[in-house]
Amino acid sequence: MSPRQRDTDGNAAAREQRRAEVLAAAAELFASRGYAATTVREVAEAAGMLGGSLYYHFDSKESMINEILSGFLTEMWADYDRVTAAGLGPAETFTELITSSFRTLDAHRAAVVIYQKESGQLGRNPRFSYLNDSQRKFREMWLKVLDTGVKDGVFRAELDTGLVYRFIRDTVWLAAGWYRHDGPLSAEEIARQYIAMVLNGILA
Amino acid sequence: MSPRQRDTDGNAAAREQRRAEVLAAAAELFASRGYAATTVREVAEAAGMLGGSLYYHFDSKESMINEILSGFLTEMWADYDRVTAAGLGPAETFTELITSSFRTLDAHRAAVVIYQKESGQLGRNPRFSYLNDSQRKFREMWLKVLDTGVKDGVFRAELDTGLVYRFIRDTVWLAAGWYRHDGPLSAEEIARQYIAMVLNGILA
Amino acid sequence: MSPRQRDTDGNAAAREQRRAEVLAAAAELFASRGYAATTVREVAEAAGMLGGSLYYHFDSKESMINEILSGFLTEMWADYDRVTAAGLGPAETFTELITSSFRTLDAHRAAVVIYQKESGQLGRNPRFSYLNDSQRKFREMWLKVLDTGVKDGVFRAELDTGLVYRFIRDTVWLAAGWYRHDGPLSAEEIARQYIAMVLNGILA
Amino acid sequence: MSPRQRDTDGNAAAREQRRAEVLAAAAELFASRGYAATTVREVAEAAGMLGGSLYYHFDSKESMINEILSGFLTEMWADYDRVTAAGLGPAETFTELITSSFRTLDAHRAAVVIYQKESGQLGRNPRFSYLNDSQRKFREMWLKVLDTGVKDGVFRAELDTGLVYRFIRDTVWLAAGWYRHDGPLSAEEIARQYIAMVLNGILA
DNA sequence: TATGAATGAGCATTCATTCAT
DNA sequence: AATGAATGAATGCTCATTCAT
Repeated sequence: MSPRQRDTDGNAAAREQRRAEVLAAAAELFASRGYAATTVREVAEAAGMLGGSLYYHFDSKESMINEILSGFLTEMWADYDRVTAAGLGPAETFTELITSSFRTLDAHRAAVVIYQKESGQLGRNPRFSYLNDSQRKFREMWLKVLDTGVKDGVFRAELDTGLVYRFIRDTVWLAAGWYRHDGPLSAEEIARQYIAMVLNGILA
Repeated sequence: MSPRQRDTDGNAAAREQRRAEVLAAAAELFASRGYAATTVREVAEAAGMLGGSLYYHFDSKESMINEILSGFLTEMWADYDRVTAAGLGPAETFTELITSSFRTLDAHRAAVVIYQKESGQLGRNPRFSYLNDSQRKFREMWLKVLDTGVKDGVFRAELDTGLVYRFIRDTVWLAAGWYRHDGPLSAEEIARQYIAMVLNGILA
Repeated sequence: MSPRQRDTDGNAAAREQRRAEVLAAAAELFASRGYAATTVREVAEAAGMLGGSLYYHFDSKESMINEILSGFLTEMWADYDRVTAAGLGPAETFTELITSSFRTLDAHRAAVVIYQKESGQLGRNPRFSYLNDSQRKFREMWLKVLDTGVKDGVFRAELDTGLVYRFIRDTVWLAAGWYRHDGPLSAEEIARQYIAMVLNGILA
Repeated sequence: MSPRQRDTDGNAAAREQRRAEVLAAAAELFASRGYAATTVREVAEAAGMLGGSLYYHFDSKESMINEILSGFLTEMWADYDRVTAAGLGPAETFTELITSSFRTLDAHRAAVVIYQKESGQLGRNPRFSYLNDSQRKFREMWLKVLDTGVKDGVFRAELDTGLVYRFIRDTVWLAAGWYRHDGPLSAEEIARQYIAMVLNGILA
């Protein structure tokens, strides 16, 4: 590796890190104030620069939230896919998917909040159609687990699986609103309680 | 009643109705696009008038959302208070409160969505401090039900009631996101399924 | 005079009086808040009607101030013309013109305030060119008095009559800002003090 | 001084100058059209920019007039205070205060016009309470001079000093309406004539 | 005569974005 | 990399004016 090359790498790495810092600041603000209510100047200030400077790193405000959300979804699905590929039974899969969700929440709290708050609005924008795709895939994943569970007699027969799916979809991320990585309850503990509550409610 | 009087009443009623129409249009838009992202011109157009005309009926955009939310909360609490005053046991109170919530949701779908989406942001504004008061009262109401249930041995002893409260708080309104008055599932049916799922999860 | 005719007259008189009431209310508001800062609704409310009703009596807000100012100027000039036609000497004419001014101020306080505050702005509007004409005539009137006085040796020879004219023009109406018809100082008394002060200052 | 430092200074100075240019343009327009009747777009255009750009330099239209007026009053009072602290007799103090006023007028013509036109309206706004304070201080200053002069027998005994004060208050700035720095009459010359006229009128 | 709902142009202000430095 | 002055479209809101009743 030539010095020239090493230098370029150093710059590229520094640049990448600055981007990450800005993105983290943006995610925190988008999560707490909402995307529309957050100004790019606020993001810039939180990242220690001026408004105009942001545009050296990012094309637009939209690019920032796009990067935040797509990064989060990529990791989330990597984890979900690992679970569903494991060939477990319905109850175990249920448990593992919920646990995976809380693991993701722990690693991407701000992104989860943004995802929850802004998905509906952003999904109408073609650029963010992957949000709708993700929703669809999420629905298929859960319906498969739930329907299999009902068919196998593991879950209660009279269950409206469409309703249960919606219930899970709407509740699984809700802890993001108040969860703190260094709070009194660990993500695992919350997952355990969630599972105890909901799984008991649907088991045959 | 003199004709003069009847005339006055007719005008007052017509005016009140126009206000209600505008408010309904505003609620629908605030719910689907978010308060900040909805322009007063959009509200006006939905109500069949021009932007400036809105201000004949309302002081400000803020006044509109204020009227929407305070009206909704007033009705919601009238219903909740009726339930808690009935002196039922924990499980029955649980059931009735959930049922009441879905009844409210049925009558005020848009307001519920707005309440959920915008409470956090609006609550920082002194004018909307009643939103925080409502949250507090909601918390006390549920903790009382849950703690009593645990003490009486009706609910599982190992329940973290603070966590369950948060879960209920965040969950009870979520159906607002997809519920339709004229949809396949009635509010009562959804409430029933919801109760079956969660109540089973927490019963001893 | 037929009853029909009398009736019409009665209506016409009532109508004229309502106009006068509105105009008085408008003058008071224009004087205290400024023409631009006064809304037609405020004028209407002060006259005991609603905004739209004003337009039964007047074409526009501009028409109101026009009527206020032209009425005032007509009376003012009738009085001034009487003085200058009397053939008095410079000092007596000076005294009488000042006295006339304060008499006018007493009768048209609000109009005087408006005239002072708004002339400059309104004068640019062709509709109000008579304001500029009045200014010009006022200037000629005073320069004639002052120049004659200097020529006759009644006023100090080194007087810059252009400057004195401007001084009088700018000061003669100033009491309008604080004068009250029922205040401790009568218009005559104020005129006397004004004359004592300024006439002493310019007499030879 | 390092290049870095010099550069910073240069930017700060350039920025300060741009602000001053905008402020001068605003003052000229506020003076000639009135504060309320002047739009920020007009100010911006006069300063060679677009409406929105003004807000890079100033918080609001109100901030602009605030800066104009408070700057003017600060300088005015520095000059007045110097005069009153000199311990001169009533007639000399009178002369010096009038001269100071015309000096101020020469330096701040537009601000003086604005002060005169808008003080009454703005004074009701708490942010501009200093305008009322200034009025009060001005009154006390002049009454002290006049009352002392009457007591010492320098001014005429029958003088209504309250009336004379009002006259001076309303009069001293009136030349602002027509004074031009490059006009035929210098500020000193106008002050001299003004003093000759009014001082002669009040001397014993 | 008067009402009151509605109009629509105009206003101060905000903010994502650009660009010369 | 970052600055900071400027842009310009869009926003909430005001207000003189209109008009059917």
